Amino acid sequence: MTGLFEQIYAKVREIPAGKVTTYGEIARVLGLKDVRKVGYALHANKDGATPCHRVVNREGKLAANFAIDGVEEQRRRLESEGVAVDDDRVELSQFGWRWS
DNA sequence: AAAGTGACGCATT
DNA sequence: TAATGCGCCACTT
Repeated sequence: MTGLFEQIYAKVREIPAGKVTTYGEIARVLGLKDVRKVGYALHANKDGATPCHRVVNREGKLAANFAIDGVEEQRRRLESEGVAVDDDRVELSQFGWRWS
């Protein structure tokens, strides 16, 4: 298990509870030019080892094909951490997390 | 080894 | 805000 996926997982694990980040942010921090690989990586990660529910797209919208148990499960996990989810979206200006 | 696949982002309409 | 189209590249088969 060595590769880009692991790098992505490592970053996702750095996200603190109650915060969310975007695919683009992760791609940017890793120096990637293609954000799709980030989503691709998380899709492959059905394992609960990574808090993938804290990753949303640029609009703060939840992934339609969340691998664990769909968007409802993702929304549930976020709300349980204190993140307000409205119409499958989160307010990035308030809950968004970013690396420097 | 070549082709297929895809939790997205951005510009444009 | 939503809908379309294109770019871009690691991973799987």
